[in-house]
Amino acid sequence: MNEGLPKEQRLYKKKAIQLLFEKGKGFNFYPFRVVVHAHASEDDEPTIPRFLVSVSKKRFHHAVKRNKVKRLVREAWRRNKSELIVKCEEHKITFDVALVYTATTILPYEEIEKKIKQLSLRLNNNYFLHDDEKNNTTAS
RNA sequence: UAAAGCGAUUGUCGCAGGCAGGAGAAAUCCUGCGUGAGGAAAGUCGGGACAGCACAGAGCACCGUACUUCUUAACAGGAAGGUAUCUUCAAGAUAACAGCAAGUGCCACAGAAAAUUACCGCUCUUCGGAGUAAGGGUGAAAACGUGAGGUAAGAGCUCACGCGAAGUUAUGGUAACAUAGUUUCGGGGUAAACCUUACGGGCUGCAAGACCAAAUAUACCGACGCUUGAGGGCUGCUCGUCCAAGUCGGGAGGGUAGGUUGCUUGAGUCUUUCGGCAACGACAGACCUAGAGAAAUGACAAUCACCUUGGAAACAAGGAACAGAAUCCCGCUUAUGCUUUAUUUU
RNA sequence: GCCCAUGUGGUGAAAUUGGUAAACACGCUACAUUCAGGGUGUAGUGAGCUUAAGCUCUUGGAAGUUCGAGUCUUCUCAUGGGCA
Repeated sequence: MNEGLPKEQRLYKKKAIQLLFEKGKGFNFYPFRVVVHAHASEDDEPTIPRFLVSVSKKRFHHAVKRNKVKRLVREAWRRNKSELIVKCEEHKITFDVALVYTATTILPYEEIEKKIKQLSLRLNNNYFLHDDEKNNTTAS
């Protein structure tokens, strides 16, 4: 039930993506650069994490390899995001995440999944542990 | 050389279309069934279909093609044949293969001279000059080759044989052309130089185009014009034709960048028979086989199959190329590992 | 997806109709000047072999046309740009 990745949990609108990269905060977390923009949901926005993968054409010249990486990352995210969904609904937050793949080799699936698990733990700690303060800042 | 294939099954989870059923006012959601990358999907190099440009008209410019016949919707594609060159013991390979003998241009350096030539030389001489192109060296390229006659010396100047070119006749062939005869001739290269000849091409491309929804805001400067006509009508120019009261340029400023359609049934795929040397064509039957949109076609596990190495075997370890549809077809080109089949040569 | 443009020393760039490839500027190296550095001046500077002289290779790459290609033609690689 929690392991699907329907369209509403993906980030695909030009405007939303532009907003994420303008206002979001970025940090490096090998093999990704992560950009996060968490904010209180408005009327038309769903209270769920929304997600985006990007693989640079400069790092992987061939489309086959880019697709491979995106599929692996998407798979790992799909399996490990269930906790974030619960948290978002609790706190009524829209949580936009972009993962930009920065490594120059294709890592095996096990390693990517391990990293994604660590990442989701870190996001949890940063954004939902002290939820009261965070809500105040993001709302402003 | 030609053709075909690119794993299979099961389980768990996931994505995108389609069909059927159900829920709902609708958006949409749920359940079930079945479908989901390639031979090159690539490069975007040819050619179409389709769409828009009021009409799609004429001429020039520009671009393309270039042995013949056939084939195809069309092509710079394909088939069969001709010619030339190259190569092998052999099957074969390659060709931008019309025209410098229509005109113009160019041919560095060297050389007398790079195309109506003359330095040395040779011959004659009235010593002013005249006639020559045998011999010489230069260069990528130097005025048909060999022999004989001829002459003052020489020269296709003449003759014999040979080589090449153009025309023409006969025979064979649909034709390119081949073979034989005959007439005239001997003019270096370059057309991937301008060009000539023949034939062909309107331009722009699905981000084309159509519809729905949402949103607005104009002011300033310069130029031209308001029927004696500026400007525009997607092609560089001219003509023709149509529209026409505002248009064009500049730097500011404001708004939207959502959805539906085009969108996959088509020069379609497979099979039998027939015609044709072949490419290909014709009739009949069967089948439906991706359609995304920040962009699906996946991940993990197990078993089997394939390849390599080790091994007698069981088995063990490792490996699996090039590469990812985006309006759709037909070609070409380039990148590619392995397996299978057929044919040919040794 | 569709349509275009550009590739020359380490860098930015020249090269007239095809005729000795690298003018010019920057940079770099050596020497002189200075106690030292900077600045200035002089000389050199594509790569390989070599003491030098010299030879060979080189215009993104591979072929072709031509006596001869940076220039003309074809294929290919890389980089950059435009579109509603």
